[in-house]
Amino acid sequence: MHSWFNNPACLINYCSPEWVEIIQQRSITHLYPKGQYVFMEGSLVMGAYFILKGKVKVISSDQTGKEQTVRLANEEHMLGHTAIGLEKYSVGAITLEDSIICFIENNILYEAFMANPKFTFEVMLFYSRELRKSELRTKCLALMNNEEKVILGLLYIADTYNQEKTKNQVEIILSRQEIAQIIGTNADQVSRVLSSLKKDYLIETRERTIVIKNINHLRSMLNKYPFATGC
Amino acid sequence: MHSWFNNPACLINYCSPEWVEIIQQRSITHLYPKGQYVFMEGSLVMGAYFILKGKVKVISSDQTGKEQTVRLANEEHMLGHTAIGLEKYSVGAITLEDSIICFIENNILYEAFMANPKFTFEVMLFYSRELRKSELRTKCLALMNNEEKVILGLLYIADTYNQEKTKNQVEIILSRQEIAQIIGTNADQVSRVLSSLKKDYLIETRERTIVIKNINHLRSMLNKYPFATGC
DNA sequence: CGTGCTTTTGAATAGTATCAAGGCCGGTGG
DNA sequence: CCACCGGCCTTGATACTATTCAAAAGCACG
Repeated sequence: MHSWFNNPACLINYCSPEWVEIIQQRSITHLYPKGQYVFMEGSLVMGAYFILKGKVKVISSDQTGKEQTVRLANEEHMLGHTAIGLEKYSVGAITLEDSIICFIENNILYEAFMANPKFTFEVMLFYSRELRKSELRTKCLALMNNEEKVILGLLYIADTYNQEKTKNQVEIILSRQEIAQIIGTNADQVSRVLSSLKKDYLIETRERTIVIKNINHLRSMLNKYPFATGC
Repeated sequence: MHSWFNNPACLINYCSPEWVEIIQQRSITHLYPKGQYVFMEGSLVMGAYFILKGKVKVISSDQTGKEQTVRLANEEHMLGHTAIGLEKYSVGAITLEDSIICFIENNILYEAFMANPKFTFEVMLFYSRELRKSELRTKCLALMNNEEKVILGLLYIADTYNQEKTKNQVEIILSRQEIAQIIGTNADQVSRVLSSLKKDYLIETRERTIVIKNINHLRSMLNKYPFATGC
């Protein structure tokens, strides 16, 4: 198996070696600086994006401009894919740090799908995982109170963006408002809950960086919701 | 293209005629009476289900037994698919009316995927649509107040289960509690909102059947959320 | 004609969102 | 070097919304 731009987790690696070659030649890879749009809500769908390196948030805004983050994406993800078969993107994507992202046009992607059943199958599995996560998230947000939501959000961020999954201590660099948009509340509420967690010595805040001291203890605070694992 | 058990919308029809034949021979089709489990949360994953006829709700319950409906499924849907690659179902499925459902074992399904790229592709598109809908739902439920959520729920039910999409009047047979579980609140709140809508002559209730008199007017009440269409 | 379930509605309670003021920090320019 | 500015964070007070509980009415069923 080829390793696409040194990212073995990239789904494109499920294509045959010849097709990996074809896609490498016929795709466009860009460096997107932190905070930049990869694609915007409402713009025309031309293809799909594969994250080779970096972190991205998938957002959706209402008329008043209020943003809701519907998903966090890392190196194992593809983007813009929920729009396949649609004319316009129903969501937008913004980088959370400098990211290298590969763009593939729809017709090339379609040819690759038809020629590589395993690739298509793995993309389908990726979808199914994301759908399950999304459904569980919907359920969690419906049942939880604010404190529980914030904890869920911290765990979600840590799970998506923490390299060393076994560590009990994790740093989070998102702002209060970005966290609020993930869990569907506002920055004030997040701040309150974080203050409360600080009093219990479960987290520390150092210059806007949130340090989770004991991630396992946070997890145990949600064990009323056994399904929350993997949201 | 073959028509699988007189359901042209069934995704299996994207397989080659030979494979439709193979699947028909090697799958199991059952009639599930109303209110019966198709599969239960936590049970072992053996394969996937295709709805040939009927309506199903996909649910997920917490420790206290409180149920949350994560998705409504009709004749165009497959079920149990979000569990592909997992050991146990993260959700359960219950019929909302008498339904004919076809079960296909994992290994046969996998063979079919490898042999029929178009089938795999269409299943992938199905996933992508459901994921987009799920993400939009998450966003809606995060931003809306109770009245708006109830309206969204009514429209969601109407869109999923109403045959004649062009009609302005739709009947809904679900109970208050079932509606509440779809939008993440309780039966009391649904009842309040329905009473309020009745006062405005937007709906009628006849023996527990909710009759939407003017679905377009209900839609317009959510046009603060343009993305709500297709939740 | 009861019995049990769902629906409806009011009142009390709990929880959440909003607003506003002040603090902290980094960056900019005098 | 210091004063100022703007952004983000924190926290209290307040208003609002949603949840819960309870009671009564309506309907379905045997």
